[in-house]
Amino acid sequence: MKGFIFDLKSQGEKIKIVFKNKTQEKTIIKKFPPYFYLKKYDKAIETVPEIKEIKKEKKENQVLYKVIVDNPGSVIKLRKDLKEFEPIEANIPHVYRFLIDNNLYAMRMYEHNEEGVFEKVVDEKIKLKMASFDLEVYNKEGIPNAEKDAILMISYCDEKESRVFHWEKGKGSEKEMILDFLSKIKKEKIDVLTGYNSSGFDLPYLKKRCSVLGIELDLSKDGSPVNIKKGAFSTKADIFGLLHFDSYDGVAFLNKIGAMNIPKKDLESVYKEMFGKEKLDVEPWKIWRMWEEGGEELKTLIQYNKEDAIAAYEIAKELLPLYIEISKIIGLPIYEITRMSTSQMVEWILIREAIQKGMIIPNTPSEKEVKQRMMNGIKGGFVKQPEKGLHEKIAVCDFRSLYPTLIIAYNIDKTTYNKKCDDYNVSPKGHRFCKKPIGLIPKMLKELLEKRIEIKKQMKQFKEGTNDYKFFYYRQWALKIIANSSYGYMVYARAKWYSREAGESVTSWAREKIHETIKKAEEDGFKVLYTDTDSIFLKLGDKKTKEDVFNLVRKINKDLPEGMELEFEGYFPRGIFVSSKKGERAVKKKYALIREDGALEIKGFELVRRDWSNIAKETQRKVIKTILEQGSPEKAKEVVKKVINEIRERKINLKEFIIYTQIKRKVSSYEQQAPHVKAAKKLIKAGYKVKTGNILEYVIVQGSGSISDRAIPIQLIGNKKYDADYYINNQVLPAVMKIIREVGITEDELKYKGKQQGLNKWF
DNA sequence: TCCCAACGGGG
DNA sequence: GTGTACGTTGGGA
Repeated sequence: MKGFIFDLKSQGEKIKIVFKNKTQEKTIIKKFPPYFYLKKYDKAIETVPEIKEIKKEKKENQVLYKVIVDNPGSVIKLRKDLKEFEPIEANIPHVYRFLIDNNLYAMRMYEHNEEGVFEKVVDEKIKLKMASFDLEVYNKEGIPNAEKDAILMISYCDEKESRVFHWEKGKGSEKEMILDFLSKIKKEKIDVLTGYNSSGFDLPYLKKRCSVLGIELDLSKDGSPVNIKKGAFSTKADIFGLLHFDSYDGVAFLNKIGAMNIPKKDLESVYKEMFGKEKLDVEPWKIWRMWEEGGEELKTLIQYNKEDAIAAYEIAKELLPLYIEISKIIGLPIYEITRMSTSQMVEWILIREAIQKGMIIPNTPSEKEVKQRMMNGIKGGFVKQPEKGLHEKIAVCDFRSLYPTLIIAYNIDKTTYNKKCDDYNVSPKGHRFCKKPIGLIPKMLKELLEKRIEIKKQMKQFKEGTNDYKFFYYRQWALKIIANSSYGYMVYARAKWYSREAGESVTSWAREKIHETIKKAEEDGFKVLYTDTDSIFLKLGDKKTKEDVFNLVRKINKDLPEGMELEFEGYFPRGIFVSSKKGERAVKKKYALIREDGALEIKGFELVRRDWSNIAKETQRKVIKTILEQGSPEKAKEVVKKVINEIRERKINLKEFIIYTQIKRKVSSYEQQAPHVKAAKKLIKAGYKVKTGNILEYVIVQGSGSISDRAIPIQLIGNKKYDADYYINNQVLPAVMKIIREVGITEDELKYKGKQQGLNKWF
């Protein structure tokens, strides 16, 4: 049968594999006894009951003792019990070890022949059937409690249909609804189940409700339960043989690697950002009431539930192909990939590479070592203070994959650092790296980048937007993501092949290159506005043209080592830069640019937190847009003045002044009397219940006392008036001053109505 | 400047 | 899992 390894798990001495293709699926069991190594040996070890066999083996000219045991759990036990014999390679999960030792890659195509051997075959597109779901639950008391709060509705969406399972008081029941939903999932034979934050909420909640109601939540391929793992920062849910892919994880991942820039990652914002479409939004604290009220309210809730599943499905559809490609590169199942940082991805590639070379896999550092590494920071890229203010005619150039190309060009790696050799490079930091043999990370990078060039060539044979094009697009993207993570890996505190020397050499060479670039640009008569690590912003003025920039780029590229390249990134008619020096080193990246087609690129200004009022966020956005589109600080001034005036004259809806803050613990246990804490106390005094997790909505009102004293919950607002001065001075002005200070406008100019005359022109 | 608390997604 | 943990920001001291 031809297919791919979709999922696998460890069972004692065996590995259970789900092997499938478009139409068929089978479970394969392989014997693979767990093992690890000891550096030292003593006869007494032979009597340890968990040990089945001990074999001598040579690795890197060292004699090692391979200890084969009865099950994976014994490895954990023995690596502690036998600590004095120096265990190594004793923390590689059993299924990973199975794949790596057998040179098998999950998600790649194999022919599983009659002898039970996996033979490589030509790679093919993998198609998986996916469905999404979303729950709405009863939440009268704030954060819903799965022990008692029922699921009210479950939406389902796949390629062909979307629908909502629901019940009402006196019509159907929660139990029937869940059973209907589960039988739908079974019937459709889906491979991938998705949702939005379904790891953190929907799946754990569904599991709990099933156990409360006495329903078996049977979604896996082998009867094993949905496995919920609660972590300190996130909860993960997995199902054997059915891939659970949380589209929120995907979005968070893309944000982290900089492939997306969505500061607020709730479903509505993400959906709008990705597809440009609005979806219905319902404020969560209204859900229980809408359900109880029935009628039109209930209909709205059902529609919301339905749209959530559709949105989650569409997002997952965009991201899953990327994960499939990453999975093929790393060779581990998608499920594992979705939970990994890019550093961990790099590490698994290196482990494969090292094992093939017969190297010993270094142990992961101790927590003490990790802390030490973290405290000992590495100097990063060079940032030239921006010339603050508004500028016109800006050209931006950047080095293509600067860090990866440096790592290859100078063979920067832990394994090439300070070794004996005749031919080497010395970094500006003074560290020596041998030119040969090629290091682990440089080798990985070379292969990834070469592969990417080849894939991009193939991609260009197809029309953009076609399925063939997309297939290659995702593949080259996956290669790029991993290549770009190589520097991060070197300086990742938990890395097995961590190297401070390698890391600081990469950044020192990078600083050298950007300094050389600045020098050449200035020699050519360009004004350098700003540089950051690998990019340079040039002001063209009246004398320079785009053509001059192209010439400069060509000139610089002639002198760069092989593989390195400066590229023209874009032309921007206008931009605002803010210099915010933090200490001597770090400069926060804050700028806003407008492209020729009117698209805005904003970095570092975003006010996305819910503890800023709408009026502040909205005004800031308007100001940036006005300055960039019209190029006039005066126009921006008008915008702010108008808003301030409207606040003073109370022309703006109270809603715009609400500040949202979540109560994260018991109200009585707060030490600091922050505004939201005081507001919560007022609510309690008035007879309301305030539970952990509730989001408080409050407004700062006129009166005496501290800001906290004047934080009034929206429920108790009555006819109290918002404090115009507070919103002007502590919300709107701080938000907009970040920007317009740089174009020469002072706070006073905005704040006061000014002297008697001449003002009316603003209003 | 340092340190701590809050925040994130979901209802 | 061959387990136990993030990264950033704002405000107050």
